[in-house]
Amino acid sequence: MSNNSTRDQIIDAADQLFYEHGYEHTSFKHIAEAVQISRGNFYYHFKTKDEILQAVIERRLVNTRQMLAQWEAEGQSPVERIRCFIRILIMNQSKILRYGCPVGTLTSELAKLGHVAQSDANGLFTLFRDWLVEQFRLLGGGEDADELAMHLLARSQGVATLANAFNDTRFIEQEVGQMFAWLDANAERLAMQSETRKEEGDRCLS
Amino acid sequence: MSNNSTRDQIIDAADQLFYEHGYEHTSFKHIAEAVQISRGNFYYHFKTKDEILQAVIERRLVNTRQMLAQWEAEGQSPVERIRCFIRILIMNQSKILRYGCPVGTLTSELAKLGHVAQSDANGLFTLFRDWLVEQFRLLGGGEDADELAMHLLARSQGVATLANAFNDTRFIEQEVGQMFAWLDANAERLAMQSETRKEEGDRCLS
DNA sequence: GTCTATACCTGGATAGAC
DNA sequence: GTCTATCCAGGTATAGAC
Repeated sequence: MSNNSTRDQIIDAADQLFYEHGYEHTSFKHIAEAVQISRGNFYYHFKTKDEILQAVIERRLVNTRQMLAQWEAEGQSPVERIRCFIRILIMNQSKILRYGCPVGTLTSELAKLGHVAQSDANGLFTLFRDWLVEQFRLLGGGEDADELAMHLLARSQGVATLANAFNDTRFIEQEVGQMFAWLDANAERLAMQSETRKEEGDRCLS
Repeated sequence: MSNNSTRDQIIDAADQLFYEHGYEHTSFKHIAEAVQISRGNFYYHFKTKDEILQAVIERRLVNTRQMLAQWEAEGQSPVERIRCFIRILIMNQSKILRYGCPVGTLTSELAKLGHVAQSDANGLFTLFRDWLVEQFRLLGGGEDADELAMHLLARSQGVATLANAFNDTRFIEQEVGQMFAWLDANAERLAMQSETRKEEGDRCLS
């Protein structure tokens, strides 16, 4: 998918710089320096800055889908898979402390700019949301699956924002622990509920 | 405190525009148009754009302190006061849907810009944090007070970020309901704990 | 205090040589 | 495909008249 072509190097550099310094604050000059090409060369690969953003978002969508598929393959149970999601906060903690969540900060910047790519960036959230909904459904979440997914998504966003503001590693660990506990409690609750429903079903049949 | 002087009008307009469109994206031209003054006139009141940001943050700090004092006066119990905090999400929901949380989005923008005013902006978070810690202490939170305060702060941040991304009012209401329930459960738990501690204390004395 | 004019720079974008 | 040179818009900031 992504090779070493100049185009890909541009997307790579832009991806990182957009994350670290924001989309608007990142200029062609910055990207050009990172890739070690001239500013003019740029326009051979992309006609506008917006096109670069578009490419960055698409790359992130691809990478995210891949990561979710990976978790799908690795995690034996839905609970284990959701734990993979929660663990991102630990895995990426040094970056999060410095720059916040790449998804949350991009969507909120684009929202303020009134940028056309806003809805595409939101697609990143939707990817996580839908995946989590599926996992909670497998746990027996039924109607509540979406509520649980959004709740967890929101918690992780909040943790990233505050960890960034206070530059606090311990806070991340603390909250991750609580999210694990919350997940276990809900998994148990849902298992019992679906057990009860099954019994009720059996009673109806008899 | 804030009268109708040009200086105050500039801070007012900048405050709003920084919130709605971001600090960097807001130009002198935008502010000048909002206040209906010429661009040159600006520099009589502020030497640089950074100085305006500084003034905006200071104004927000003052307003926030005032709001917290107000809640302190209104809310009969700590639980009732913390509920006031949670209710901001409802009170300001239309703005939050469009622009996110004014504190969270500013601090994360300044973090990415590496702006000198970042720590001042973080002071806004600290204000809420310290106030919440105090309320949880009054509930008998003791050592856990800060953890509870940070947890609640993070939850409200996460809700604001996702509500903004998905433009979802119902989600805010849903989560606010859950936060109220969480608060009640914790208040009860803490009350029972301090009751137990008191009994233990009585036993020791006897 | 407020205005106009303007300097100066940076950023996005184009043209054309190589 | 990559470079240099250049254009133009817009941004911050200053000078000086009123």
